[in-house]
Order: sequence, then structure tokens, then C-alpha cells
Amino acid sequence: MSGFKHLAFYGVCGGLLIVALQFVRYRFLVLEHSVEVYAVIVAAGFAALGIWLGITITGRPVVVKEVTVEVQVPAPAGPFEPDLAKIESLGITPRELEVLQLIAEGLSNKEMAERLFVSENTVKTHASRVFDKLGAGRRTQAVQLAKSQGIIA
Amino acid sequence: MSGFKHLAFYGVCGGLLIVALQFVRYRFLVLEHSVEVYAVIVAAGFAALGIWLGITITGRPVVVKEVTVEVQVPAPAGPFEPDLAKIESLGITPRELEVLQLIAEGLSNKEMAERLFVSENTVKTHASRVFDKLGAGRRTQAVQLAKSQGIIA
DNA sequence: GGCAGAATCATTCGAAAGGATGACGACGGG
DNA sequence: CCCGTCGTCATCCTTTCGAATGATTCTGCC
Repeated sequence: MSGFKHLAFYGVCGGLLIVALQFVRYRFLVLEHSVEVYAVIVAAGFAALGIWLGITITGRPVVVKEVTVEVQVPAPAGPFEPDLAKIESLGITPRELEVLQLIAEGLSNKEMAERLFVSENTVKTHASRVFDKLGAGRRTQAVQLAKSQGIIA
Repeated sequence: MSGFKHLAFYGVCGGLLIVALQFVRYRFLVLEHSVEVYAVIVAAGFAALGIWLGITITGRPVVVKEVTVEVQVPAPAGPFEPDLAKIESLGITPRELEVLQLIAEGLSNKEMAERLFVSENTVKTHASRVFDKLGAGRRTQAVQLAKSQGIIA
């Protein structure tokens, strides 16, 4: 969906939203409720929508409140040195780390099994365990998490 | 101005707003700008709209105390510059690139479908195409290849 | 106004991945 | 000597992926 249809879709959504707001507004006015309260609700709603959009689009939290813009500088380049403390704290074993690295290189379970001279089942076990420890449900997610935490290169 | 006219006015405004947002979105996406930046703009816009609504409706200023948005941008250590030439030469489309990035973030096809407002089938199609263009058979491999070639962060 | 490139969605199938468990031998430290 | 950790392997079952196609709709462009 794009082009005219695209625009029309969003336009209609926007229109409906506004109409709904108007409806709510009238209901509130008729019911003699505080206009201020209504305004706050609407404002809060839009703010929430904005924040939600931020979260949805970026996929990461948008923190509201503090007045600072922090910038994370994760990778200063240089020869990668794994965060042993992090690995330790997560209880990741050497073998699991090995499997994790191979996963990051894009190998399938079968390929890893061949390279490590073990059965595919064993690889899957290691993978499952390391996913668990990383809190990942997918290998791609595990890779993303591991890299962002300095566990693997 | 009231009644239908009233509603129509607001509807049109809403529609135009959304259309504008879409326009901005595509500009940003096509120009490969940071999605985070875009999200912040949208969020700030909606928040501002909410505040404006509050002021307009109540007829009195809404005191906004320290409402700032803190966004954690992952790696501005040399703001990643995608290799447009490489992307071009491989014939990777904007949508495919988008899917590729989400894959790298560890999302499943279903999650991507929800975030992009398309069907899972569509996501799978984009994924297949981009795998083809990258010469990858697995998503993890695609991520590895794309990163090593400066296609994605 | 037609055409190429996109984006969209669908169907079907087989392969890969993942979850849940259970088990067994090796090794090391109480 | 017993227990805990690690590494190994297995089975069963569900979900997800990926390949191969075909079709439709939009958009941009000549």
C-alpha cells in the first residue's frame, strides 16, 4: 500500500482520530466535565502517542523526564577484547561462547556440528542455553545482544 | 465554525498532518537518515501538538516542566555511513534494506510485519530477495555479509 | 497512456530452528 | 566419595524460515 492509497489511508486515520476527539470533547462538554481535565487527557494522549511512535519505530525506549542527551560510545575500534566480566556474570561456558560466535558468523546448526565434531543436537543444546542466558529467543537476536554487550566481536 | 464544518476542518488538518509525516518519513528513509532522529521528530511533534491542544482548549498556558526526550543512540562513534554505492550495485531497494536492518536487530518475520504494517508474506518476500542479492542462505549470514560490506550498521 | 521497477500478498513445501526434557560420562572440589 | 558443572546426545513437538512461483497494485518516467 502506497501512493494515493497510502496517503488516503493515513489521511482517513488522521481524520477519524480528530473526529473521535471532537466527539469525546462534546460528550465531555455536555456532561459538564472540566475542560481542563479533558485538555490534559488529550494532551497526554498525544504525548503518549508520540512516545509510543518513538518506541515502535526505533524499537528502543524513549525516556521522558531527565534533561540530558546521552550518547553511548560503544566501539572505539581497536582489537576486540571480550567483556569477560559480562560473560562470567551470565554464566556462559566456553563451549556456549564458541557456538555463539559461530552463530554470529552465520553458520547453521548443521555446519557448526560439522566444524565442532559434535552432533547437531549438541549444538542446539548449547544454542538454547546461551539464548536463555542472553534472554534471546532467536539467533539473530542473540547475536545483536551479544555484540551490543561486548560478548563477541 | 461548528458542527460538520468544524469536524471537517479538524479532519482535514489531521489528514494533512499525517500526510506530511509520511512525506517526511520517506524523505528520511530514502536519504538514509537515522530512524531515531525521525522518531524523535515525530514524537516531539505529537507531544507539541498535545500541548498546543491543551493551551488552545483551556485558553490558558499549560505549564510544561522539564519535559525533554532522551534518546539513546547506539553508535554515533563516527555516524555510520551506509555504502550507498554497494547497495546500489546490488540493486537493494529501500524496503529490502529496511527489512535487512530489522533482521539485523533480531526481529522475526512476524514482528517485522507488525512494525512495517504489512503481511508476513511480504516480509518474507523482501527477505528472500535481499538474501538473494547478498548471496546469503540464512538471515544470520545475511547480517554478517551486510555488516562486513558496510551495508548496515 | 503504457511500461519497468517496487511493493504488496498468497500458496505450498521442505528444511531449519527452537522449547522442553531426560540422560549419561568426565572432571573437580569439598 | 558425592555433588555440581560441563559437555555430550537424544526424542518429541511446534514454530519459523526459506525457496519457488504467480499475481496484483502503485509509482515514476518517457
